[in-house]
Amino acid sequence: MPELPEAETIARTLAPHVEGRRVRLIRFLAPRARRGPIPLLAGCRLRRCRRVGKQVALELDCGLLLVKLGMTGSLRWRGSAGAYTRAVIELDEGWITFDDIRQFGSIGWAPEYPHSLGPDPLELSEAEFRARLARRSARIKALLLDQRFLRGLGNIYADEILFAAAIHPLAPARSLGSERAGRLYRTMRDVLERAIAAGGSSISNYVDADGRPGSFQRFHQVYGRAGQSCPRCGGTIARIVVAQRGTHFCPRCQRR
DNA sequence: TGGAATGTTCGGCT
DNA sequence: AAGCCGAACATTCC
Repeated sequence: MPELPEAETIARTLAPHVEGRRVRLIRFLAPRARRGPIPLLAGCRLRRCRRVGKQVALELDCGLLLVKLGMTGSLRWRGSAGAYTRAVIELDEGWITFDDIRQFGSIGWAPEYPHSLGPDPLELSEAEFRARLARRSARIKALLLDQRFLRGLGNIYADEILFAAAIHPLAPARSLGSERAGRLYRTMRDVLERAIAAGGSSISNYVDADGRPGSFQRFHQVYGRAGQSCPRCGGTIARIVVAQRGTHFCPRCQRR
């Protein structure tokens, strides 16, 4: 569920409720939701809530809480506890619930922002993007999913971006050349910005911190549309597996 | 019943 | 070293 636009939307909707509050404690209802040791945070002030890649960071004055949403994770302001509530972050006023059906998500603590993530797609320059692509021989779809290369893209947006840029998912990164690399950069930003404006994609159960679904799924051109017709050329959307993920594309629009 | 699903990580192979 | 693959994690849905 949560890729960059969804994490951004969750962070934006959660921020006004929690920034400036103090943490009381974190209750873990499922042990595996805790990623590594977390110090006692009682009394720590929650300075800022923002997105880091596809994670949501709660910046405290005594470190960072990093929420990985995994496949089905969600953060809700004053959410009611249900069967899939894995943790509750209690504040001096109100609380945040962390729900996660599949339990691939987790909450961890770190003294500072992680060093291992690549640049944010909305922050790096076109020149930097092109230079990074030119150094790699991996297939472009696999590279877009690699969080050390770029932070924030996931399976839905990788497919949508490659379609919008008319680039075949199996194309080796360094084979793209400056024209297609530039087009990829611009469509990447365009798709992400439009997705954020739409509040993300709600394809099964994603909602923001206030419980509102996104609407960008209405604009998906290829994701989840295998066998249906291509909105651009009328051909048939294909599905292959790349980097162990279902990959949807139009073989006619996205030539090898 | 089997396969696929918005993700990450680890081990092994080339 | 870089890239790729399979498996594992847990749960639901078709």
